[in-house]
Amino acid sequence: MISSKDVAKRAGVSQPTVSRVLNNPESVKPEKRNKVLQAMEELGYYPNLIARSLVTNSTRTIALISGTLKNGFFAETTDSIIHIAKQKGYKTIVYFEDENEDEITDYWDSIMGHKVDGILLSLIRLDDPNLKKLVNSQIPCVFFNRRPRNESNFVVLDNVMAASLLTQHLLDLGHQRIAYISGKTDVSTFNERKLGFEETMQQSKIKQIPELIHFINTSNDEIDQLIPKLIHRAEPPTAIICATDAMALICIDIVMSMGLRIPEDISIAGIDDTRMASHQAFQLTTVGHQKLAMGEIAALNLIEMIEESSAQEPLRQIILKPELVIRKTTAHLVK
Amino acid sequence: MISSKDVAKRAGVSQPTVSRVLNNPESVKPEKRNKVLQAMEELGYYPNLIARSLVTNSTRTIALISGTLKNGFFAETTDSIIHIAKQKGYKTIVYFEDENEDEITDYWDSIMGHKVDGILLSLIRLDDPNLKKLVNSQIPCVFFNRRPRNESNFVVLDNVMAASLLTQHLLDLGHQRIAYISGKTDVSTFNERKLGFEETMQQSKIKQIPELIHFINTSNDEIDQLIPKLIHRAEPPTAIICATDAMALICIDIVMSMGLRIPEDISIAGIDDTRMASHQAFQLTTVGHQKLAMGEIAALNLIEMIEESSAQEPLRQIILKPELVIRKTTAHLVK
DNA sequence: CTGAAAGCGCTAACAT
DNA sequence: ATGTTAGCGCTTTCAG
Repeated sequence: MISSKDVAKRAGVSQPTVSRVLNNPESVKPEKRNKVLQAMEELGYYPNLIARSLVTNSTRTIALISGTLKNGFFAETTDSIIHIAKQKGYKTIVYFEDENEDEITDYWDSIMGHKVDGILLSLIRLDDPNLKKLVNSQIPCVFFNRRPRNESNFVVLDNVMAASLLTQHLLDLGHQRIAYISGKTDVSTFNERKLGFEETMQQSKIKQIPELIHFINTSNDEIDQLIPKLIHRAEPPTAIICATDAMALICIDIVMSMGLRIPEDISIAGIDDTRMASHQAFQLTTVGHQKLAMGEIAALNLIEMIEESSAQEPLRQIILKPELVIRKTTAHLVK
Repeated sequence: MISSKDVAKRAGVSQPTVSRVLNNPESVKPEKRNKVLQAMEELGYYPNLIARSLVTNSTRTIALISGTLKNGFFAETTDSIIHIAKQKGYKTIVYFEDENEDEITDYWDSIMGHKVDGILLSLIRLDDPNLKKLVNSQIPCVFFNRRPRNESNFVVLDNVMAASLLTQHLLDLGHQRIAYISGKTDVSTFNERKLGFEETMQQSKIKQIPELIHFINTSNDEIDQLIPKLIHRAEPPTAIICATDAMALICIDIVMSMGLRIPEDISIAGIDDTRMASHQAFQLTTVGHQKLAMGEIAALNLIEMIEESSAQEPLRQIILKPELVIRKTTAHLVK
């Protein structure tokens, strides 16, 4: 491996001078500087960032701990986070949710050991046993989409309102037997969306039907099983609210394969307003927010925190205002 | 920052003993070992992987340089690559294609400087000026999906055959005015798929119509502009072959928004067999391959290479056999 | 403006 | 079995 020592030797200067050419070029006489640059070129030298990190105590690296890419929402946030990070001069190490084990425990040694400059974290539960370690670590951290119960920096949608808007929309369309399908409520997102749904249903004085309300794994399998059961009920739901667009797309897949038409036979809606929701093949009614993407906002805030080295200072808590996007998968109840 | 020195002091041992407890626990007497482990626990110690890398010359990190996540194909490969890597004990640093600048130049310093153990690379052109540097670097490298013209390790689809199968399928359905929409042919994938299309058309003795054949940017904008032009021709195509599923989905979006029915008014097909292709809302006819996903194969091979430290040895060149998946977006030409 | 010397936190060789 | 010493490649004093 070619080191700054090799470059120094070839250029006939001392090793620290090579370092200076890299970090503070003006501080070295043009003549020598050019010699050094030439030597670098000739040897194909790349400064060892590992070694640099060891002394500067900064890795220019952030860790992203995200939900699965199978969910379009996380594909979009991951995309924008990595782009923003790169633009600001940071590398991104990515960790994804594991089907089996949705704890961050597994990644912890890697993240802590790698001395990342900051952490962007979606994979957290409301009362997460790992949170304490995270706080102790003193590493700047921003949650996005999901957040823990305790104080923290986060960027989330106003999920209560999001679910509420959607529920009200369906009620306005005359639906009463509304199914609600969601992930487990030990994460903030699903917990809050559930609250929004329940509140709005209660206000409308329409009785909720417990058999139509399910909190399950968000992967295909469980949804695959659930939907047919709902549809085959004596009194099937006339509308299904899915707590995420990703679930809604799976839901649509199954409903269509059962030969039902959307929205003529059944209305379906999601939350997140992912890219795919606006596709003509879906035209999914959903709730999202305009402005910058959530990942972008989270990344920008994290990087600000890193560069001001204000890990704690004023808490950054950003709640994005949701907006109902009515498309073609929801319609008036005819009957 | 808590270092092994601190742990050593607290446990009343020398610093290297702490290191031994980490790397070779059996070599240290149980009594001392437990003292050390306890001290680690109490102090909340995490070994500094950066420092370790500097001396072991191994980062347990691979770099993934991928096409954009907006393309479902790359979302799927990224997902499986990161999972496989994690499973094998490797972290993944991710770099994505930049809209503006599709060269890896930008990432180069970061990748080379970070001394990754291996590189998984899709973002390469047939004659890529960066290739030489890559080879010089001696870092194990596997290309997937795309490959350079020169000798290298790669995992790709037999793209000529893939396009050929699809073209033949449409010819068999009676189509003659077939449009072909693809990315630029300076990347192997698009170049080979083009060859497959052309060969098959020539064999059938049906004349290709140059105005229906386009090599453009794969992002929405250019496709958005192109499709209406094609549709509004005096003699519009009766079928459109898109060189990727991602392009096909965009294409379908536009065609549907123009009020055409698929496949009654126009047949559309893609290549890659991405997850979304099988969704009931699309039922896209496409070409893919069964067995393990491409990303998985590439990652497994790369890691093997790393662990055998056989950067060059026998070249690993894996060409996956394509399989035509006929769904519902292609149909017999009526009229 | 530049060289010499020290040290980041760890592992590896060498003693004991 | 364990402590001592050296050194990975870099940045950072400190002299001069």
